[in-house]
Amino acid sequence: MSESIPVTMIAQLSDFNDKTVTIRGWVYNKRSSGKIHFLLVRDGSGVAQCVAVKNQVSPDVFGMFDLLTQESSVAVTGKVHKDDRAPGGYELQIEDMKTVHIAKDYPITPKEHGTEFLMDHRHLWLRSSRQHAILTIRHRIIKAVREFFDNKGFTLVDSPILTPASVEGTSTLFETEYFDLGKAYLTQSGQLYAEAAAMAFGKVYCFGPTFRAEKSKTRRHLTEFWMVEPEVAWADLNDDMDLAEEFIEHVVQTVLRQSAEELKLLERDVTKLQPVKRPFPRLHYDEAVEILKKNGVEFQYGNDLGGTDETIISQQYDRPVMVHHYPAACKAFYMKRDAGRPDLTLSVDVLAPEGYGEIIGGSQREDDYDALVKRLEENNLPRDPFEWYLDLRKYGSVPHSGFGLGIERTVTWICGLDHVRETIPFPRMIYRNTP
RNA sequence: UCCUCGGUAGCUCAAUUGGCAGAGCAAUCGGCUGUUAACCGAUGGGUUGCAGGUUCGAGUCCUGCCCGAGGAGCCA
Repeated sequence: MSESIPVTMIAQLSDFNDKTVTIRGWVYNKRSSGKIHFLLVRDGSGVAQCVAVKNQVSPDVFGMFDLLTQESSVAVTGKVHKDDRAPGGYELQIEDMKTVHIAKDYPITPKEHGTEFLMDHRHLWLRSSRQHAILTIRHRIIKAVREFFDNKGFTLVDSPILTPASVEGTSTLFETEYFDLGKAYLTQSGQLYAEAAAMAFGKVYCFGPTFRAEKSKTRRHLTEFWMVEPEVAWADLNDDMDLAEEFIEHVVQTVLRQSAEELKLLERDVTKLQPVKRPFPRLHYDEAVEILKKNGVEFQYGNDLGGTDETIISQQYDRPVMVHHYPAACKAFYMKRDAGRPDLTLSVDVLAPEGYGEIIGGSQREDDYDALVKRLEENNLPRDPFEWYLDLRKYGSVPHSGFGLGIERTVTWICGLDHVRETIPFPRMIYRNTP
């Protein structure tokens, strides 16, 4: 490879038509008709077909083809040639080739595999086109999330991962020893800290991993997942819902614009995403219960909505639906009660369409000191670890609201997947913490 | 934690009423000048999840255990 030959990523090949370039990557697949070899090389930016015709390249280079195995690493030099028969539209006519490493018996073949096998080889599975597309969309979603809040004057104030106590008092937490200070727990939400930050900055968000030690075993659960949690001072429940719908619209429409290629590879029906625009329907809990009853569900008023209940409600609409004013009995202690209906909270869940379920949970927070003390007692929560949280209601308490959006569930919905496990590079689930 | 289903070659699966464990892909070797999960021919490849039991004979039936998948509850 002469120094004058440019090294390029496969995605940029079209800029080099009829020019000689070098690409570096991994063997995705190869085919041969004896005197003409086809080598598919991927480099993370795309896949390029490289062609070698006998008698047009040196015997050394032509013979190298036989040694190449799936996922061997190579540097290929050749002339870029526009050809509709090539995947991607451009192919490389091989002039020179260097093998960097020969892979032996790569386990993931271009044929079918089962979930367990693929999960055991997650570190290699990431190389396949489908996983590449999903994780690319995840990246775009996260970028759109940050962009949305950054452009609206929010400040990123991240919350601690090691915490002294439960945020909601209900979930089971991962526990660890913390030097001489006793037990510490992996956070299940950054919200309480975000509330403190909102009193300092006005509008904040935190974005990080959260942990749930519950033994949930469904396609919607991970034990470690990422959550973005905005918190806004002076915002009431309606402001919170306004923010949530604008936020989701921005994320979905941005991904539609930027990731058309990946969505196509995933065979996602984008006509299901295109209608995701404001305003979203808003349903009072009472109305949601009416819908369930009309659909023949024997629903006990006062209960939380179950997975199938959410599906029935979300299927009534072509965009996410916001269900608000859930009963206090099924919601967290920090949520403010409705003044006229103290059995209900100023809460909202956003349900994704097509039965993808809850992607956002939010609320207006209890801002009255005495009411919050009472809530802690009602929930049998220790007061000591929450003393700082109560301080926020002692020194200039204001109405404030926020919500949390689960990144993996959002990726699952936007990509149209049937399981969250493919939406995070290395999923952590009840029966898996490897690789 | 509970309910349901599953575990056979490296991978995906088949095996009739309990009767010689098989196929495709992958691997190896050979053929093919435009392939698209290329194709054609040949070869090698097995502790049927583990431990017991019934039987002349168990992948198949029985008991226990292990592992996995889906769902419920709970949640994002």
